[in-house]
Amino acid sequence: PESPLSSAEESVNGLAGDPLASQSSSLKPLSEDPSGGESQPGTPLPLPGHSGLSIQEMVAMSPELDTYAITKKVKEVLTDNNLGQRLFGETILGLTQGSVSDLLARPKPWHKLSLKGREPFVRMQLWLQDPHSVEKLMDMKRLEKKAYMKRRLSSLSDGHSVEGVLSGPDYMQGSQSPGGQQQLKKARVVLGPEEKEALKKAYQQKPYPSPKTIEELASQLNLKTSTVINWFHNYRSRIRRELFIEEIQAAGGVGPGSEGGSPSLRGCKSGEGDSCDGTESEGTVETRQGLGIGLEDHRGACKDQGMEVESEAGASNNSPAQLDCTTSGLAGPGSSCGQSGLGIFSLTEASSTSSASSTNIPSSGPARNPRDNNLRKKKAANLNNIIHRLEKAASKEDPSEWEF
DNA sequence: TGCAAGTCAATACC
DNA sequence: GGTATTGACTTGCA
Repeated sequence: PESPLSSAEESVNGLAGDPLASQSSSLKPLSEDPSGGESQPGTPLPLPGHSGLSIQEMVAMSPELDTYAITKKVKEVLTDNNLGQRLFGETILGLTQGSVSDLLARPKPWHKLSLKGREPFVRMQLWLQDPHSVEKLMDMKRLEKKAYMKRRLSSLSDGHSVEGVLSGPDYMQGSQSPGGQQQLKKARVVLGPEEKEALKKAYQQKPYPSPKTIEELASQLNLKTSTVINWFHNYRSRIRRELFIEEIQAAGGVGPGSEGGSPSLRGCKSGEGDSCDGTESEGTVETRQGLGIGLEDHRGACKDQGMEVESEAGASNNSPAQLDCTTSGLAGPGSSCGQSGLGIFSLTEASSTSSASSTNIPSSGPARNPRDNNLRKKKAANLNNIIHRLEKAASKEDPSEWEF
């Protein structure tokens, strides 16, 4: 393989055979073969001598990438060329359609990603750099279609149904697996609006419920405890992700927000989206007011982090929660929060000197009493101090020069 | 053991 | 038919 699309070529081979089998083969990492990943001449991705490196090594060595710019460009290319997320995901990224959709719609800032999480972005970047990437993917599409038609034809001639020929494994309840065995798969739980509402309310009161609370919730809602546990895990995770996007918007940087609103906000603003908390959180207003963070009407989403910060704010200037938020502004060009020069707390100063109504302080409104105001000012000053120091550190390229 | 991160895959939605 | 959503699962970490 000599280009980032090498995996796509491998998958073409897979698709030419059994599409169900190719699913797994195409999901293998892109350039596992150490001989793969030959660098394109003049590649903009500064991966010195990455030829011969595994994708993991390339990711580890990769400089910071602008995940928003990358996903934006990928979306453009896919749309312009009428290429689907499934094809792109399975052949280029080794991910399923749903994951691709998620990645493209809500890319995390580079510095918030783990090595594994960075991998798809490196693959996307390499793919974008390949001048023949689209061409190759189009070829793949044609081959896939051809293979599908071939199978369809042979299935019809055999008198068999063509169901599932291309759409992947179908192990739904009662369906036949490719091996001919009857496989019973658990039906997917679909939570009703009332159940979701109840869970959200529970989350607002306690984002980290005790096992006892989980038990109670489960029995009250007639759900399995594992479902409730999973729901809390997923909700926290997704709220956190929404927060990243909010941070970008707050920083006014590149990203979904600069294009007329992040997808996440649809959920927030509508009050319906499950990927974001659409309900007011009276129980945690204090927390957010105390923070005075310049995060727009994030309501429950802020609470998650807000609670952490609330518990840490008075303890240490370098509390993990504070650093976690603040370092969002350190990523440099193209990243989420640092571009404004003020980071995500760019409005914090304002909030510390004027009423909340003129700031981005969430829907909780102005502080309720002077004590709240003082507390908020104190915390805002604290945060600004941290921002200042981190920004100073970030301005130095050499990590050894960083001052914390 | 509990959590976060990442992902899958069923299903809702357009 | 393609995309978005989301419950469930896996993995790694503290």
